[in-house]
Amino acid sequence: MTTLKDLSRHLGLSVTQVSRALNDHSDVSPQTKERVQLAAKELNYQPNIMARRLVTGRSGIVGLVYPSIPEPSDSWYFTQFVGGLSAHFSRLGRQFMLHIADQERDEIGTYDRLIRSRSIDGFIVVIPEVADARVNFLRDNNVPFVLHGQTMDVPDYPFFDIDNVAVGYELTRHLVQQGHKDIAILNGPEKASYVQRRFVGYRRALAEAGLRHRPEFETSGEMTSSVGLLETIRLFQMEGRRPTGLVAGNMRIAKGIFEALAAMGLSVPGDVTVVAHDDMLPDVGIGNLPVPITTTESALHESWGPLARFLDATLEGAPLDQVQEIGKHRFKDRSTLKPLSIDTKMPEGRPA
Amino acid sequence: MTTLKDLSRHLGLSVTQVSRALNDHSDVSPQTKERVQLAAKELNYQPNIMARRLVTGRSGIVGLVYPSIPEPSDSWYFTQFVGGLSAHFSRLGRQFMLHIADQERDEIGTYDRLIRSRSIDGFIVVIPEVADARVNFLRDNNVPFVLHGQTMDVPDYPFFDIDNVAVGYELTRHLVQQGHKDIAILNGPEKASYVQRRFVGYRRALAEAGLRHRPEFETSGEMTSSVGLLETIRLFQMEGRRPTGLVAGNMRIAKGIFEALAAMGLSVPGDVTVVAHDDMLPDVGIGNLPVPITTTESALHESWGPLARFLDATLEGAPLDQVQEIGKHRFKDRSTLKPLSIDTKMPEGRPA
DNA sequence: TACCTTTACCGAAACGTTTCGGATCGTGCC
DNA sequence: GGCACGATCCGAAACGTTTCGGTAAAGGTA
Repeated sequence: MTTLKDLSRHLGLSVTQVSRALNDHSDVSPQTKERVQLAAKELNYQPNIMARRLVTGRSGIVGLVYPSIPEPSDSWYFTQFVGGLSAHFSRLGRQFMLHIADQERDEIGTYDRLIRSRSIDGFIVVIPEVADARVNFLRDNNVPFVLHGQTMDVPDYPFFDIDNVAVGYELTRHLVQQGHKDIAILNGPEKASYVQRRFVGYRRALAEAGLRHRPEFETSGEMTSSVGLLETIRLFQMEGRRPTGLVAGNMRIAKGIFEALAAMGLSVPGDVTVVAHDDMLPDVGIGNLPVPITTTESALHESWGPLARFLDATLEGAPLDQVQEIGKHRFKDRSTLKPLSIDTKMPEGRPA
Repeated sequence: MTTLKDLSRHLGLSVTQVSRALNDHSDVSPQTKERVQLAAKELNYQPNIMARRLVTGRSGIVGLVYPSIPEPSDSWYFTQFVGGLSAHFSRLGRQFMLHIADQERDEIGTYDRLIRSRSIDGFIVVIPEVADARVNFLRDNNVPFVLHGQTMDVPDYPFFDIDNVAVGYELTRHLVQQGHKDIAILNGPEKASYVQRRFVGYRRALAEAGLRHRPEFETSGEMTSSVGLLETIRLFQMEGRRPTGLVAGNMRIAKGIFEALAAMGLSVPGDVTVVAHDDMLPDVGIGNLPVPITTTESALHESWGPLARFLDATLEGAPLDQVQEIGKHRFKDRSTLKPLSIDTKMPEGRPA
């Protein structure tokens, strides 16, 4: 294995100059730089990362801690973000370490060990909770990180998010404008920050229209079609008024809603109007629903690029305003579309 | 951050002794060991991994190179192995690095860079091809690795695999024993080693029964239900004899087969008998088929533990015979089961 | 007493890089 | 001629650990 010393001998230069030449420092002549680069390529020189890390005190590695072995139902999401982030970091010349926390140890403990052994320069943190312990811990310890989403307070850290208040607001307002008075929302996990933000938007749209806010019309749960199905049935079997408009947290929930409504003999959009947020995950899309519905649309896979870039930039010392962004989402009004007569179900794989 | 030097000052010992005490070397007295351990805990000492790695020349990191961003259809498999491996390595105290190769650079080049920058001590290699370039490269360069599967030649490297020849053989023989003369096999990607091994078993069972081997009854392709569907239709629209028994490479292909047969108005097991290998992935199981079928069964998620252990052991210098294993699979004869009258389709997520 | 072995310890080198502080040399300016 | 200055370069220290070779004291043996 060639080292800097080998190169310096071979070139008749000092180790110092070779190092500076390779790192493109200012006080080395252009000719020397070129000579060195050439020799480095010729001798197939690869810097010993460990040595570099020891002296710079940084590992070059970024990481993500996932709390447990992913549930099968999280498979799409997990593949998306692990694949996406890993690929983007490879492209940026960084190494991406995935750490699945032991169920034994607590998650914060895992962060703590990774930080104190100096294995990881910075983290990607996903699915923030309303008051997120990881965010607080990393911030308190001055560890660089980028959040996919935001906590509920003013974000004083790098993040990439979409405007989830607007998502809740726009979907609800669309139902209001169609004349619905009783609108329920089937949201995601209660603790998740994006869920609470969508609740905020939902309530704002109701208040703006002078409609009464009924807490029992707000539901939370896993983002699966089975939960969507069960919650829909619960909503329609409750005492009191029944909703005529439903806001679904994602397309899986929407799918469950459709199954429940079909089972109860209710038609869409005759009896009930359904709207949803669409993350554009590949498992359930508009084409998998029996009727097209109005959605807010924002591809999850468009987050990984910004997240990787922001973490990289943060580690390079970029100021905060360059590493915070609210991504755009699109509002897709499909309220005038008629249901298609043919089955547009997609096969789950790419065709041969 | 406390260092060895801090500890040695604090204890009135040399850095050498402190290091040896913490690493449980022989020439340090039990009392001193205890004192040192205690002080280390008290001062919250964490060894600087980079320094250790620099001097030992090893990174402690194991890695896996995936050729591209995973296709949505590979999502289950990808989640399984990334989640499983990562969790197992965390438990073994090793760090797991996922590297998704840029489409630009070739895969071998990625391995080369990772090795020469000494970032990674050993690799997990998945989905080996018949003559696998990665295996040859790693072996030639004396880089520790463990293969999930085997190449076609005698394996002189650590691996964990199931007996895919037996899988092909047992499934085919089962059809033979039921009296089928025309048996086709819908297998996975042609280059994959496990696919060729199953072909071998298939041919062996045919030969043993004195049945003619028809090359046109062997098909290869992606392991998706759409490919299963298309290939089945192709098989039944060919000139010449039609198969009455079908061996499916996995449960997705089996699902596609069922769709095709239903579309062609053929009944199972009346007109055609279907058998399959079941990796026990969570997306398609026996319950998702209209009729129970006979399978060879072997849970993919049981591979990650052995693979992680074997790589760890290999890095610790274990001899070859301790890091090679053919996992057990089970033969599930369901040929006498009647189809269930109720729909046993499972929801895709865990219930709330 | 003289010698050897065992036990417990230590100093210093080594790993390969970055970087601090300084050295050298030619050039232009007064 | 003297001086300052920019452009290049270099030696040596530093990062924190492991490990090689050696040493001193204690104990055993002849």
